[in-house]
Amino acid sequence: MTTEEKIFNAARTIFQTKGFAATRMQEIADEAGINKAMLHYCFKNKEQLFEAVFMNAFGQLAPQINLIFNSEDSVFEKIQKFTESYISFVIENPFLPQFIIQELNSNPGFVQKFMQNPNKPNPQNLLLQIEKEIESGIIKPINPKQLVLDILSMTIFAFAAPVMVRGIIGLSEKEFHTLMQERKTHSANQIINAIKK
Amino acid sequence: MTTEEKIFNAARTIFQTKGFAATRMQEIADEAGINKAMLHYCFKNKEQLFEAVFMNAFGQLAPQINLIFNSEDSVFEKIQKFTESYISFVIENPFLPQFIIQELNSNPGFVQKFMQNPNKPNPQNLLLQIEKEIESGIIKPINPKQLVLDILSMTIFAFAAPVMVRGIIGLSEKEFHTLMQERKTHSANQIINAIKK
DNA sequence: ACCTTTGTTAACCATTTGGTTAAACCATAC
DNA sequence: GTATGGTTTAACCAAATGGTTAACAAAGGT
Repeated sequence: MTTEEKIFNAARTIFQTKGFAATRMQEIADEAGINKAMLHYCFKNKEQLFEAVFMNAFGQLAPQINLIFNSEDSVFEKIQKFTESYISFVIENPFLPQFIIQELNSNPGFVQKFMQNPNKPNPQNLLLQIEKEIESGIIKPINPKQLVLDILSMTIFAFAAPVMVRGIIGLSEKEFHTLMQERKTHSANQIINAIKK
Repeated sequence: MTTEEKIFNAARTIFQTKGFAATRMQEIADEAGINKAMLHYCFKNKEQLFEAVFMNAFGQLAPQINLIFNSEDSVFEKIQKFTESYISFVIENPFLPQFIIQELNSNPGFVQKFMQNPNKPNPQNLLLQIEKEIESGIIKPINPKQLVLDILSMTIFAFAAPVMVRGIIGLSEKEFHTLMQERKTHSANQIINAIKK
């Protein structure tokens, strides 16, 4: 592993758990097992190091979302595939959703970069497809944007607010994990049951 | 307005938009229009000032959740009342959910205080009630904890990740607001449609 | 009037923090 | 071997930051 990779991995660990503002460059250096000056030798400054981490995280999540949104499947199949693959992925990368959401909420500068990113999840096709399936009587008449928001909510929320969810429902780490495994199919079933005629 | 109130309001504004780590005491003093020393005259330090703001925010949200969770209504009625009153409330206080979630995620110290708070949302009664209504054939057989998580997800997510939601679906501030108004009834309808026999 | 308590401020302080510098290290090419 | 280039470090620096101090003003009680 190159020094740059060591730094990047250390930065990802710290940034994702603490956020940009609470992260100290010294802490990243310690985690990477190198001198603080090396950080600035490999990455210009804190902002740029953070941006590398953020864009990498974002780049992992976004493409697989679009892949499903823009496939040839029916809406029902898309919902099933999305919940299945998204939840599977974030179980392996549990800090990603809260990291992206938190920094997007608190760092207006990143919003622009997010909006301009060509990989940004784009539900345009899905929205049109939902309208069509409503017209052809497959789906109950609802606001397509609400449905897209339902899909995002049902899959992402538990990973955006894990501490709150575990605290309210009363779950150990293991129980939470089990609930998330079950959630891959549960959330798709719920959404489809709600909209199918 | 007393000086303490001025400080508290200023602190709430800054903390809720920037989070604990990114907030500067000087900024709070400026916003309150007073000297920085006054902060420490009225509140011991940054942590205690933050805790006052956090607990106040939490204390506004939690009781109304429990009120509904523990009423005499049926599960369907509870779902309708919860989405209606929760979304109405957070439309007026849009920073509350992301603030509480973010700090709960990143500040392990607050998790304990959250867990011990007597007002903590407690879905125990609701979970038992869901089981009963499943047995009596009103609700389809599902994991009651999944249903509670569904309710929380459908109502809270959009307010926990507003920037992301607006960015992905492509909504102006006004359109987002309209979607949230509609969501009071939409999310309840979706959940109930999914579980009713 | 005089003293005590409370509220408020400017100036100050110690520490932390992101970032820099100049020297040392070390592999490779000559 | 030693010159050369990138790599790594200890020491350092200026600015920012949370917090303190001592003086001052306002209000209240006697």
